[in-house]
Amino acid sequence: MTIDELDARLITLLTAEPRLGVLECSRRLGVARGTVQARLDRLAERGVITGFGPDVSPAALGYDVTAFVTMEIRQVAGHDPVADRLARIPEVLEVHTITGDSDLLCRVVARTNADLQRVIDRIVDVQGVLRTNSIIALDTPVPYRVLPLVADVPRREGR
Amino acid sequence: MTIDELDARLITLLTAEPRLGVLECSRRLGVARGTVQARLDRLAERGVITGFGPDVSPAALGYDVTAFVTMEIRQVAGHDPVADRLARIPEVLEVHTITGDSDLLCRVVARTNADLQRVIDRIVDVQGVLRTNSIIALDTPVPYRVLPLVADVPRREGR
DNA sequence: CGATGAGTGCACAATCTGCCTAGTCATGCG
DNA sequence: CGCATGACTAGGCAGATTGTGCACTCATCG
Repeated sequence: MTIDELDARLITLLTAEPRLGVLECSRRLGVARGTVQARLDRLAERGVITGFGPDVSPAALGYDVTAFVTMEIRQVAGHDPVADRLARIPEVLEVHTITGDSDLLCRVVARTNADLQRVIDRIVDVQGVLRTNSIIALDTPVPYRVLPLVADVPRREGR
Repeated sequence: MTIDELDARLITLLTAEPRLGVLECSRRLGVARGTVQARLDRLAERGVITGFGPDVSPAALGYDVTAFVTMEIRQVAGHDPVADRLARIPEVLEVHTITGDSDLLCRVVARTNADLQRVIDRIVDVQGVLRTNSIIALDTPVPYRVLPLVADVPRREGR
């Protein structure tokens, strides 16, 4: 599944100014309104654009500490029951099963380092979790982004 | 900085149905339109909502492999020059400076495992990078989310 | 008590959206 | 080659929404 250059320009435009309407987009991109509508519909249909949700900053809510916690789990139980329980902890923002020494990697936030301890305690409390290892993110020189990827795809695919 | 229960409901609603307009939100939440507008403006102003960008799925673009790469860097140079160069690699979606044995943690995507090798090679090529260690995310039982946190804040803050 | 901030209801003009039609153009296929 | 198909353009229309302003109420606070 791929996108062309117009798709990339559309996504880039909407990322820069998300509140733009379809009509305004068509003007900026120099194409007909119907085209923009059709493109957006198709991008959503194909799953390239999964939503337009508001991006909430945990830091703005007072969660200034971000950490990555890897953990070993009791393998007999499997990943899912553990992941389900982790999902019930609001501060756990993301969970992955991974290769390597550990079994799961999750991204957590907390209000302070002391608060992080509380969150980790909750994680350790989860049944099936044997051991955890925490890495604190001190700074984020490159925040999550997808734009460069989007801009790159049409190029790689031969326009 | 905190949010109240109405803010939380608003964010939850918009996350569930991002294409809703202000008017529709006010109807669903049972408040006046002006209130919704004022809340949104304030949330954006305070940085709680940083944007409404389209959420693009790398997987839908063919980037099915996600990995976390930790790396040691030549400390004398500092983090920033390295982060800047990493930022030029489209497949690098996120970079953090971290505590622990390594200095940087980044999230990368690739089309295949073989393609991941190419991406890692590009990372290793970055000046200042001494050693890397890759962990592949096999599955993501809990995809990135903030909603539980948003719903939790008003509760913790005594409504 | 008066000031202030927040929310409500209402109104108006300007705009945009959803939907539809018709015509053009390039591609692919029998 | 001729035709069907998909994508894009250019308009059009009715209805809904947005941005903005205004007057009024209510609760909090010094």
